[in-house]
Amino acid sequence: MRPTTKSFSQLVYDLTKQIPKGKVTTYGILARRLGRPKAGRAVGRILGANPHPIVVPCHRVVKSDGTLGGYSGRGGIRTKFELLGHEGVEIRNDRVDLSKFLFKDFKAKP
DNA sequence: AGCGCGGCTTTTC
DNA sequence: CGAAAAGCCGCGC
Repeated sequence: MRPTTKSFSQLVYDLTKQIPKGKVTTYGILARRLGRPKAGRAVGRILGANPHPIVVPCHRVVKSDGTLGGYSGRGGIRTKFELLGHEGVEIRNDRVDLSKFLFKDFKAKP
């Protein structure tokens, strides 16, 4: 889809692109950042459909509890692990330390 | 700790 | 164009 206005998905990708290497964020945070605290699932749906796999590092987005969640990219969830680990994010038992790698300093307005 | 329900956007028929 | 299904969640019970 390609609405003329900046749609939800557009903002989701925008925020995701802001995540620096070695940091991660959660679907819930993204949703709240966009004004939809309950749209976590929608965010997942959007990232899953990710039409910009190169521009948008959707692998840097994990669940609110620290688990990676899922990944529809090539290689599946495994790739997500590799990518994060390769970027410096320490993963303990399928989990990310949100207390140290959580990034939420998104720019207020683009 | 595990299960179920709710809330949201995008996509497809 | 309108309606229905789906999806990498979140949170409560």
